[in-house]
Amino acid sequence: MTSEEIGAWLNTNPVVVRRSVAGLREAGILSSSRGHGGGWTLARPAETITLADIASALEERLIPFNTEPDNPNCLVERAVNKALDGVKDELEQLLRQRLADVTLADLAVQCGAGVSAHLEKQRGH
Amino acid sequence: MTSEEIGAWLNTNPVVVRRSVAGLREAGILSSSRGHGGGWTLARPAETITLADIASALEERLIPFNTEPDNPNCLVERAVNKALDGVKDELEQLLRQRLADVTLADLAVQCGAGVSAHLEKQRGH
DNA sequence: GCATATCGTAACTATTAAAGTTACATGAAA
DNA sequence: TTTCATGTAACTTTAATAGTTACGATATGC
Repeated sequence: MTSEEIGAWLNTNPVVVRRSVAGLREAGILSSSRGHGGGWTLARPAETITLADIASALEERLIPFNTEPDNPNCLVERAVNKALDGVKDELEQLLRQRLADVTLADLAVQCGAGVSAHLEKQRGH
Repeated sequence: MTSEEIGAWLNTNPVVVRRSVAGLREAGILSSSRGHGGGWTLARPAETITLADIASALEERLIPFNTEPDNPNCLVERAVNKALDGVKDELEQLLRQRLADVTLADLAVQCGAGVSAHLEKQRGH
């Protein structure tokens, strides 16, 4: 699909789409090609792409804790961070495991026949 | 402490402080009093106030998932939400357990002698 | 080669949520 | 009755994000 098509699909702008998925290209999840007939495709099979891969590529902060202190001199902040530091790691590890269990192919199955057909068409090409 | 003092402590505005902690008052964690000599105090002993209590009172979204779909017709969104619905619950439960283990008294100990002294003074009063 | 189509990206504007501010009413204490 | 504090509404400022415009680079088809 082109950025234009994706943008129409998501009710947003082609440039916003390109910006948003730039990280996925850099991570080798999507590949893009310019010029006539260009656009976006999966860079590897949907079975090999997990939500964990995508989250890593987009550098989303999965758990809303910042362990790095705003004010290193603040005793309260330091106490809270110390108390929660291990918790953050524990949560991130659990979440990453769960995200790693879901592939794009799984989601495509969930989406039903329509998307499956689209994937088959792409693979054939 | 007064909102003014807390604001100075946090480098912010007294009104912002009042707005921020309004939920803690409504939840019975802090109590405020007006007029001369007024200000904010703990509404109950620091040993009985956990970070989970505070998180609940402030209605912070602890896990950054919204299970409610932006567009209920979107097959992709529905598939992702279905795949992640249980994970959100799992993470929230784990986090809440961990937060429930940390009391303000624990943090005060961490903060060292200075804050401990302050608490003792308040309790005596 | 040239027209067309597409991404990449810089630069700008628009939108929105949060923080900050001002003002004033309410209430409590000296 | 004066002073000091919260409670809250209304407004302004700030910062992050989204959206837009413009244009260069590049690939395809004629």
